[in-house]
Amino acid sequence: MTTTARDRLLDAAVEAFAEHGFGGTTTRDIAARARMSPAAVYVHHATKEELLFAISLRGHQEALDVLANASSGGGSPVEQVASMVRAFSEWHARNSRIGRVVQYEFGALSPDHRAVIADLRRRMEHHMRDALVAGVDEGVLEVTDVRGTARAVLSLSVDLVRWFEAGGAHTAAELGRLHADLAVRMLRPSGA
Amino acid sequence: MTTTARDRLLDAAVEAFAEHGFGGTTTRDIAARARMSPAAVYVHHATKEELLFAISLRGHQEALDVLANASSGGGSPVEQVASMVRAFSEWHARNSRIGRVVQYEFGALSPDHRAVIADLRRRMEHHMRDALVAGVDEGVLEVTDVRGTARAVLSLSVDLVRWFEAGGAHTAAELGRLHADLAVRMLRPSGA
DNA sequence: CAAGTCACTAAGCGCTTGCTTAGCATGCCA
DNA sequence: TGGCATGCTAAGCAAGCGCTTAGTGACTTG
Repeated sequence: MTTTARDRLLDAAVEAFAEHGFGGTTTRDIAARARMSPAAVYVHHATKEELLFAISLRGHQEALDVLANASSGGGSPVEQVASMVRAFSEWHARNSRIGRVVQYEFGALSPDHRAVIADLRRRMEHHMRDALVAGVDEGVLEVTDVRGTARAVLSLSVDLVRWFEAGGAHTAAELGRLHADLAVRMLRPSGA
Repeated sequence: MTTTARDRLLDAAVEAFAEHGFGGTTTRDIAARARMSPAAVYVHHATKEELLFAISLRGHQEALDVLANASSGGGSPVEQVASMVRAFSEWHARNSRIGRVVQYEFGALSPDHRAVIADLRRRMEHHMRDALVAGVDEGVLEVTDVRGTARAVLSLSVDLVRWFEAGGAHTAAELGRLHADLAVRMLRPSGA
């Protein structure tokens, strides 16, 4: 299998970038974690930045898929938002190292790569905004600032990559349920 | 004034760390931003990591003060939580570069320094938890998972350092009000 | 079975890194 | 006036950096 070595390299880079940041990670560290020589990195990726881009692209696509799948699951806008937040938080908890690279190393990408990723991020935000607007139109959600509120709801999920540890006080599933519940309470009409 | 040069150095380091991360920042870059020679950095700070610690310590202390002042302002637990979130988000927006260094470069600190900062972080979380518990005791807040919910509420403020830009769609004050409102709605008893 | 492809390594090139050293101008106190 | 602390710089050292080069063994193909 050729993919095995390549994947081992990607996994090693995720761990290294999550631990030391892109700038603080050496290609030698990545190679050592993947049990390879420093030159092996360049067999599969032209530069260190391209390695980051490969990780960031896959991470963003996965996260976007999670959001898209959850929003297309049917049900009322309230249920839709709840399942989006639950799935998004669960994904970020289960993939907290990838999530950290995805969320914090955006600025280390080249301008071209940054543009690609920025587009995926915009689509994530729009997914959430669309759900909020649908809820407002049906009268089941109360949101005055759609843009700011969509960001705030997504923040619940995103911020957990900063501190989440497997084996800690919460499981990924627990955080998904908690955040989904909090999000719904945030958005429900106050008079109901 | 002797402090001027030292402060210029600290400001330069905040900008550099926020832009490139601790590992991706060179001491030469910091010196150039402060309009000094590379060696001048070491007149005021023994190592690059001590510079980071000075920034991180001051940032955490300021953020903790903001939270402590807001929570001691009197009023019901609901008002207390609202003013804590408003002040915390406003501070993170107004000081988003410092906030980014404070929140994302924790792992770059030495173990000793990390312990000092970890204590300040614990105290921030406890401030929020105490307010939640007080509200639950009085029956004006409904919180089942105090620890997870306190973190979630603080996440609203913390996560904005990732994307906030002065001159963008929201002012710092607007975000403070928005987040305070969302937090209160998150915590209010559902049957009320 | 020769020729070529593939995944990989040992060695190292040129440059940058964090940090040090030696020295210089300024201001202050005896 | 002399001695010494302070705040800074020019130059540079050893180590480490991203990445390249030349080559090796295992496998695939005509």
